[in-house]
Amino acid sequence: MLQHAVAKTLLYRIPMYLEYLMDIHENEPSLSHISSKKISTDLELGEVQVRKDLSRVCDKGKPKIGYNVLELITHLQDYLGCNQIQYAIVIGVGKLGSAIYHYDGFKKYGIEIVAGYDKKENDIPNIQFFSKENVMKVFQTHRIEIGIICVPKEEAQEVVDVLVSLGIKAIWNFAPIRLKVPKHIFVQNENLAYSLSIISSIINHSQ
Amino acid sequence: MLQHAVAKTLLYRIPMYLEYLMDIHENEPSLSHISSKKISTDLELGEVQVRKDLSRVCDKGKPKIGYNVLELITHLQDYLGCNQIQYAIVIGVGKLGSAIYHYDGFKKYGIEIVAGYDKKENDIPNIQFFSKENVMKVFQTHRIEIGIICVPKEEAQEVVDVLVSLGIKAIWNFAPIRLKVPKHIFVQNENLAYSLSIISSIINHSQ
DNA sequence: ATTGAATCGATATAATAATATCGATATATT
DNA sequence: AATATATCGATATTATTATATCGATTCAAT
Repeated sequence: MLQHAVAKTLLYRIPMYLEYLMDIHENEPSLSHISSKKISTDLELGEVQVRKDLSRVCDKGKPKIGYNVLELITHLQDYLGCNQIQYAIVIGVGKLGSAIYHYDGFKKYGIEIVAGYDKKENDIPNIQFFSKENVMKVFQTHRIEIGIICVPKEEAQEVVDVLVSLGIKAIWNFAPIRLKVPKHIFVQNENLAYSLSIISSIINHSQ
Repeated sequence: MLQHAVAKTLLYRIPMYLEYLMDIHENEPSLSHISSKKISTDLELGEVQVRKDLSRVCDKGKPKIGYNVLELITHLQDYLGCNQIQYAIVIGVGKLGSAIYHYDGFKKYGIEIVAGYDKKENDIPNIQFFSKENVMKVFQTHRIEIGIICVPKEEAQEVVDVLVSLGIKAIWNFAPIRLKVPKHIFVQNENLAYSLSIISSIINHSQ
């Protein structure tokens, strides 16, 4: 996994701040500045934590005034790299892959899914047959950095090997399996069954 | 949110251990016992952490031998409550909701999705029109504990209010919005755009 | 039986993350 | 101009989580 000096937990809150502030900007445009107190109340975080987090991305808070909403949005976007477009491809366009492929919430974060591949024939437009040759073509026209794996777990490693050989930087893995990749490639596992089972066990343990 | 004395981070590793051990059991049935060393190597965790985690769910490790695979699986399943079936419903059966609704990986964890609702007409079988009256019916025949929210963010709060009024215990929220619920209801937010943006920013920061 | 190796559990230490405290500063009010 | 108040940033403290160390236990080999 790539090393990054950024606190992991902070990284998970950044998109939350950004989404929240964009909402504020849209729905309460009169509010040009915002205090850490208000943010912390609305997002149910500690007030100090909010200030500390924001100080990592932006040092423009003023006493008695708070933070400039638009400035904050810009800094958060810069931090996340929303302005440099990053290209992704989806492998496996079954139900879940198709949902990801068509999801339009990624653009806001500067991420564009430029191609989808599958081994099976299907009726989704613009989906190509998965083969190294076909995937290579899109690598030649776009700087693909993220591969999104939505194939069954039996096929996942094989697909990932192809992407690695083509120079992928990061993998977003929905297959419930631990992928083997070189150390410099970042893998984020997203196992929906895990998430739901955690919810379920929390209900169990609270009874 | 409900309090639960369980370490949060441990809870996130439990399904991982379980999945891993079930794989071992299936593919290497000759391996009746397993050491913390092997588990930690395969799952890329600390050896001590594995022992500590496992000691929370099972105290049957033997020096020189390791843990009995089947015993461990049983304990992990008990811990997660896989054996008591919990019922869930999905609200919003667009692309993502439909993927969740049809996903068959939940059964293994004792979770069964028994109904799906939407406001729009659609061609997915067994999906009902979302209204308090219709949802109430399923609450009368099943002990529904988990509501899975896959509607657009504008409709999410309204849907959740209905579920809360019917006595839901937990919400798995895919809508990119912070839901307002009574304190005793557990909400797990699952924002796919956040996840992808985090991956993207990790790539950014490592360059 | 004795010794050695593997592995466990428990305790101690270190690393990370969250929260509390407090002086400093910018505006509003008198 | 002086004072009060909101709010910030920095530093200190506490809580949580992960890792290292070490004695104890179990089996295998001599």
